[in-house]
Amino acid sequence: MSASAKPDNSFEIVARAPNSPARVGRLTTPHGVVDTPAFIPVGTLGSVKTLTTDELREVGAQIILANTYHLWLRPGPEVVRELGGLHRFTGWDGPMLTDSGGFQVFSLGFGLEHGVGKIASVFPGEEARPPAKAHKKLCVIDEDGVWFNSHIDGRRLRLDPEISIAVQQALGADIILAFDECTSPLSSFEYTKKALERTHRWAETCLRANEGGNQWLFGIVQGGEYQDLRVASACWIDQQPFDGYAIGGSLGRSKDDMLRVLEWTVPHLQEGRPRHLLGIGEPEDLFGAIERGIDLFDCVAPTRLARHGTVYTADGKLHLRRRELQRDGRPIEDDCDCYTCRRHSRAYLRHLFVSHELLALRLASIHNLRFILRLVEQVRAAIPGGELPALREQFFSRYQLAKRRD
RNA sequence: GGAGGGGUGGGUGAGCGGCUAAUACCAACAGACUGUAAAUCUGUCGCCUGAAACGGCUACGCAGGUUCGAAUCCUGCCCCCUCCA
Repeated sequence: MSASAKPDNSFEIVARAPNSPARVGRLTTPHGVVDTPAFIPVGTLGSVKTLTTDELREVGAQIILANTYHLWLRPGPEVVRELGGLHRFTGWDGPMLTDSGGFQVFSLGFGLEHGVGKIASVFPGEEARPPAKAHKKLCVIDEDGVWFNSHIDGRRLRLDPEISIAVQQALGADIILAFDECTSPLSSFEYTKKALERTHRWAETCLRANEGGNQWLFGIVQGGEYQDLRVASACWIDQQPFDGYAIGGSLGRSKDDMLRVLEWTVPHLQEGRPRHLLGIGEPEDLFGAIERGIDLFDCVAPTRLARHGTVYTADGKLHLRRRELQRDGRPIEDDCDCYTCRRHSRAYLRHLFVSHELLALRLASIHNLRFILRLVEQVRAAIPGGELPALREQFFSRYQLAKRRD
């Protein structure tokens, strides 16, 4: 389907929803097949925190994501290459994707400086709240790339499109991403436009750098929460010989904004290439995105929330440290098939969290990943028959969202 | 028996005349987290009223005293620790 001359990779659409742009696909890589829509657990440093590869399999992970910036700093791309690439090095022999380091341009730059995330919790008419925790940024962007001050030892390091691709080639994931600038939700139109133009130039450099390579390279649509920019970016990226798309950057100030960004973007992307929504999402984010044609997601939320003591349930999030769970002998969810729910009570998990036992982090991570991966499995099954809206209704009838401020 | 040190809010432990309802850490409680600088971060944390408080009350072993003012200085008492006999 793709114009790419990379015969070990392919993406085919297996079924389409009769009532939305949602589709079921099959992404084939040298390390196996990914049925889409798919959620990709994040293993930044080559490890989905706390979990073994067997546990990842058991929980239903098909593919995992690792990070170029972090692995570049440590242990270094040459070490990974010498040890046989990421698959051999990490022991995960399934499909893998690496992020380019573009997110660190944001998270270690503007994000660090202003204490904001990809989706700012700032509502129209409000100024950015004084950040709870602001730091000096660790990177500076110029037209050709980014200077980082290593967060590990302070060394000054240069990352640019060529280096990012070279590092990703050494790491050897099945799918790699173009090096982009992830902009902030607090950035102005002018800045976002300038960053977008730069990201497009970088995209061309990435394509050139990856010519002849056998890894799939995805281009990244940017443009923040500005319709003109998103449309322009989608159209431009679409014209390039990328193997797939990722939608990145600021997705606005609310979940509705995020869906709007998808509506501006996805219609301009070719049907036959996979579409990855970067950094999303939580359970409630999946439906809207899939119904707008998204195939792939990755997000740290399930694993990070788990380590911080919050787990997903059909009724919403549950904070495991709460005192009211002290004598709660039920599993997190009665009908969850994960290891944690089969073996342990909420009371035990609360005890482990309160006691700072490391097992808590692992058990909660297993549950959260199983929860979201199972949800995506259900969504995938519901698409061909047009049952996705019903499934969505059923999900939201129970799932309590955190209190909104607006 | 002799010499010295010390008793502070649930715990450890600062403070050593007013800026102290009292630093910090822990515990406790609540909240946040979306391409992971994250087993992290934020808030509350004597009692009462209250949306909140620069509002009231009670507080630094006990009892007195000095002072405009004391957790902080003095006296007595109780208790704990260390060293020497």
